[in-house]
Amino acid sequence: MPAAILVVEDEPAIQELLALNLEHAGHSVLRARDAEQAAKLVRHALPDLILLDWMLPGQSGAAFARDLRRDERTKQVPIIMLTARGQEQDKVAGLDAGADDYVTKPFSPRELLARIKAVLRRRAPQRTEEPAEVGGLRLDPATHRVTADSRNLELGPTEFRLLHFLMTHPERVHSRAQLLDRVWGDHVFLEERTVDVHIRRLRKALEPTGHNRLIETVRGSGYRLAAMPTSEV
Amino acid sequence: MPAAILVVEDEPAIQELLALNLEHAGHSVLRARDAEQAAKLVRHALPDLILLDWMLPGQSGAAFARDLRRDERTKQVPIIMLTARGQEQDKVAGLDAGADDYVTKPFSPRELLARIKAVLRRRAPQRTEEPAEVGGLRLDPATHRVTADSRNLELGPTEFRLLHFLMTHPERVHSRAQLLDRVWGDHVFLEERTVDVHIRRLRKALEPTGHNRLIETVRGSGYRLAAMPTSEV
DNA sequence: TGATCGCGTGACAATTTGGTTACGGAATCG
DNA sequence: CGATTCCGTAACCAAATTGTCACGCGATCA
Repeated sequence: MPAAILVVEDEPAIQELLALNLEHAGHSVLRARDAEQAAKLVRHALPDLILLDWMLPGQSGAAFARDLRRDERTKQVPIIMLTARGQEQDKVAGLDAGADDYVTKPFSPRELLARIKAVLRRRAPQRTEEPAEVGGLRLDPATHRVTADSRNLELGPTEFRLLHFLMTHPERVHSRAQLLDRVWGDHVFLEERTVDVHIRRLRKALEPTGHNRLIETVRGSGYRLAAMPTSEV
Repeated sequence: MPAAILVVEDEPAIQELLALNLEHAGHSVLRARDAEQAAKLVRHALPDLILLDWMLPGQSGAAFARDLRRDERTKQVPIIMLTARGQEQDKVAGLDAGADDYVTKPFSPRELLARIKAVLRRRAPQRTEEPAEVGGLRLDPATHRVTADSRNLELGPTEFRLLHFLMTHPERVHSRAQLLDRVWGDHVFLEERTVDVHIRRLRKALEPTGHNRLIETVRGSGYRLAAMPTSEV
């Protein structure tokens, strides 16, 4: 599983070594030389994982880690600390500061990659999301099931995500651009009409349950999931 | 979370130090001076975790770890290795041999306890020895038997554990990565497709009993064991 | 009223994803 | 040790999914 990894390391040679190893394993790498640079990058785009040198010029790695943990948006990003060999207190302090793991320098590429993989996996299932319920519909992320009056619906992955988003933000008009951002991810470049097609597919899937009319079109603006469908006439 | 921890360490002073720390943290401690003693203890009663010195008289810690990983019953018991400071290859070899983590001597009690806690937390919910029953299926960990309507199923070790995990976590979608973690152990590095093949083998084994369709594919997400198979559309 | 615009709809080709089989190697069993 | 089972991976195939388009219809507006 390729991931976006931010490497925060002031020593150019080590940074390069890290980047090479990570890229060779298929990850994409962002680099920063100090906490300040790193903070800027993080603000711009959340990485999947941060490799953080303990000894940094300026703000220390530990302080930076603490900052990250304090910020609501970066709270969840796993951190692996790089410490000098045998700095025992550092390790403890690092774990205290919120690091998920640490690797000692000089590091073995294999171990580094192993730990990265382990941390990423451990993080993955942590989002325990609650089932959503709107109208007669029920969607459970954990079981990945959608039921309408005890009837089971079959949805493709995208339709599932789309419906999930709508159900967690009901009664509100979402533009096509917003939906592309929130459901597909803000890095994709797709035609806005694509949304129409998926809305159509969703409606079609809902149809046999009688819960169509749930997704309403707001002409000129976008779509909305109505908790209580507008009665006709 | 008090746990039963087996400490394998030949140096009496260190063993004592470890035991004191662990007991002070509420764990119960079993002690062994070498691999042979340890093997005997493990056979008698499975510990929740093994603290294993790398340098042991007689059989080395690495060899012992490998043995543990080979044995079906001890395969899942997490191992934390104790290595001398700075023995970098040892660490890698230890992880290869199946260790879940390592701690370098001299160790900080705080770090040790933190790592133990982390490893235990990762492993926690999979410790049931109760027979599981889902659909018409029954799986008994004690007798290592799987029966479907009084028909007996022949499963390989991996398929058995896979089915066991699914049956103890039914209705929930598990990604391939999650399954690798929970069924194989998070120290292994396998292709995700491997899961597919084992799922296939499981389904095949289930087939003659009529209890196929029990394991459902959730496209784009993973697999799920359905308590009540989805009625056809 | 004619021109546009917005959206529903069905079709399509390309891409993903999962199912299935085959195979070599390791481990296990007689 | 031979035979056999078990396992992980690669390769190939079938099916599902996806993003786009073209077409048509009703609404909107000048």
